[in-house]
Amino acid sequence: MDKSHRKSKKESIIAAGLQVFSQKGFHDARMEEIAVAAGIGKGTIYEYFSSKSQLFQEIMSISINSYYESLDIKNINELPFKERIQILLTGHLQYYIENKDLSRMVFWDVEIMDEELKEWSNKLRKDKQLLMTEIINQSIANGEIRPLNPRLLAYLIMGTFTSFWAPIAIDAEIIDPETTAEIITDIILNGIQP
Amino acid sequence: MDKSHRKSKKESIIAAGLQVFSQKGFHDARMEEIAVAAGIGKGTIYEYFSSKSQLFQEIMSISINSYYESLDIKNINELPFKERIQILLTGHLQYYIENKDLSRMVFWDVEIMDEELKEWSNKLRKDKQLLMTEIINQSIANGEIRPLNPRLLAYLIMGTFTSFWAPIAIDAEIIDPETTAEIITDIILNGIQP
Amino acid sequence: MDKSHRKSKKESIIAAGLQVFSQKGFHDARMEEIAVAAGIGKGTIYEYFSSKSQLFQEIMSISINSYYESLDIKNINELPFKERIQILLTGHLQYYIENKDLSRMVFWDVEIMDEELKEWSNKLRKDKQLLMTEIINQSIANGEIRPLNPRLLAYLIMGTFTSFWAPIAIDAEIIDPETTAEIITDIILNGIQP
Amino acid sequence: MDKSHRKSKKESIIAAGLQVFSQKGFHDARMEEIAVAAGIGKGTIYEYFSSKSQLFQEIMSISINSYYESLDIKNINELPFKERIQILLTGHLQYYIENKDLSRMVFWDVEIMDEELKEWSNKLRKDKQLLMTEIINQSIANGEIRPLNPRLLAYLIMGTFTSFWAPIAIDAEIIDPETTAEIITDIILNGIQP
DNA sequence: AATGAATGAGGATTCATTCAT
DNA sequence: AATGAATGAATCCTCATTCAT
Repeated sequence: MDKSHRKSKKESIIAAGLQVFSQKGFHDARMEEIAVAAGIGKGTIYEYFSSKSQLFQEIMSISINSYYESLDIKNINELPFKERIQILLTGHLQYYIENKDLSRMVFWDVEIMDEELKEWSNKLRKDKQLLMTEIINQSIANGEIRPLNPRLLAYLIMGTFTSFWAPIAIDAEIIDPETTAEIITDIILNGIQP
Repeated sequence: MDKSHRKSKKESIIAAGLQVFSQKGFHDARMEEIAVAAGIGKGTIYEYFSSKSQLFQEIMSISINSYYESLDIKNINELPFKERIQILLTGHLQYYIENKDLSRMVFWDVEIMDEELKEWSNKLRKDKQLLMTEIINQSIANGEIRPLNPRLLAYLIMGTFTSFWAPIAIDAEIIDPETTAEIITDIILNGIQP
Repeated sequence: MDKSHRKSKKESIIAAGLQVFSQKGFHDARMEEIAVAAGIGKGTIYEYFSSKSQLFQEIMSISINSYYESLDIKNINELPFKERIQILLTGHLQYYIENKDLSRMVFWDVEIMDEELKEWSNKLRKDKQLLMTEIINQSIANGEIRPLNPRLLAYLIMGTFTSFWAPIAIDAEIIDPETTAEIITDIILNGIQP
Repeated sequence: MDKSHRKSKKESIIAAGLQVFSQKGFHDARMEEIAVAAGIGKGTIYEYFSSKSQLFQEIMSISINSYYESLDIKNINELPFKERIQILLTGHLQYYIENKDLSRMVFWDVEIMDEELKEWSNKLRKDKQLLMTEIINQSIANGEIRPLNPRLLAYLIMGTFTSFWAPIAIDAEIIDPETTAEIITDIILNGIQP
């Protein structure tokens, strides 16, 4: 029997956990429910994960990595600032659309249990922040954008990114990532003055 | 027994709940702990609130109202767009600074229990969104700002507002609300092109 | 309502625990069963004891103390050796008869959980051993008994004490403590030679 | 596959069980741990033993038999009483010294699971008791020892035997079986009067 | 009105045992 | 015969809620 054709048991637990955790949140998710969703017995989860906490942590880790991978920012550095923002935002919106439930956990679940996971999550946020700040600094140096507080601009850009989650994931608003990214980038670049 | 006594008891429960909920989150907060923090017996909470959920909901409601009141947006409508944004953002940042723990609950806790509360919270968000959209529409009509998708601009502005929470509440960054709001408003108005 | 007339709740839990633990042993005893035996709810036990382990430990402690108190060895020091042994053995046998289930826990349950409790139980055993050794040393000094290894004599005497548990508690042998103690003491004093 | 291979596998399970059971006691011993100690798979134990209980029982049976065999009481009947007691006690002490962990199980673990095993263990105890009583009766008949309650003397002797377990197995006291047996026998024979 | 002792539903986790390979 | 992945019954413990005082 070809195992590769069937989801490995660990993978199906992760998939089930992803679904249940992102729908119910960490506390209201029941291990039993995850097991049922994975089509396995309760005890089997503990063959692959030592605890509910650890399962959640691993799922978070995978999810966040999947987000970064989805951005696919290989040679983004060579592009002009405008393109960069546009590409990043497009990817971000795409990710929201494709991972409605998941993205809640990834971008909004602050009430995480483990101190360790909390720190890790904060570090990730700061890293993202730093990356954006760097991009901005480069572009200021390039003369692409006018001199301004890079940290504050980074907040503006990343806050804008984040703000799309609720309309997409909760209100099920239909958004075209490409067009939306274009418009937002235009506003950021040119402002809103007539 | 006069009413002021009774009122103060309910208020002290709310104050205690505010403190405990915002520090530990809904799930990790214990009714006992809230009672102790309020200096009353466990059972007494149930004289004033029918359940943990309802207590949380009421506290959320109060907190969000306190936020709106803190913005003090009475005659904001008569001001030019720039001032409006600046005032709103200043107030918002001020609120973060003065209510670090609380603001997490108010702006970030999505993992709320009751379906009812969830809907209410979503409605609030949409109202805010709508309010901002309206302001934008007015200002476009006024000619204060150029014609652009008001919904997307609203996302940009409100996302920017929200993005300051983590640095202030988690990273304890020191931010001057006034100056910060000025810079951000300038970017929104004029863009970042050289 | 006069509380003193009713067993305090804690006492009834201890009594119930005593019964269940001594019948089933620590591992096979169920908290629920103890609660039922105490005529209370499961959760109530945890109002008085932090865990199953701690409940067991406290019961052991009480039981062993009750044994020592039952011996009532106040002014035993002034009696001749023969009387002392006889009185101690009589008391010991009496205790077995009156506390069949309990005595198993007190004298035989080696498979105890907590390292702490184990150490405490071992210390008690050694103390008993020491006490007996001292009595023997005194009596040798008195010339009441001939010079011999006091440690080994202590083992003999205390082993003899212990050996009555199984016949009394398990086989339900009927034994008259007074007469039995007399006979045993006679053997110890005079030996078995014709 | 020859039988010697199979036999060695069963033996290695027994050896592993012996080790784990005597170190941790029945309840805290894990089948997995026994399997690992035996160098085999968990499931394999069930090829040779129907359950944890049955494995324990078989190990107990073997252990107790090994104890009796270790006493090597072939033609002990022809010896005088003094020698018999001395030889039995020497062997007993020797067994304690050589089987510190095991002897706990064999002589002290009352908290056994199966009713069946409990009965078997009790029967063994009574048999030992009876054997000793018989020896005593013979010796009284012989005129080797004076007439006295044989049952009580048996308790004294066997209790003395048992009392050495704790000092040897727990306190790691160093004891010379031969000398110790001699002294104890002397006390039993001649008493402790000056 | 206020209390806190009592409750028991609910849930994470363990581990002996099974069974497909 | 040997295995170990899978299972789910069993159990401790928590904590929101109740209610007698």
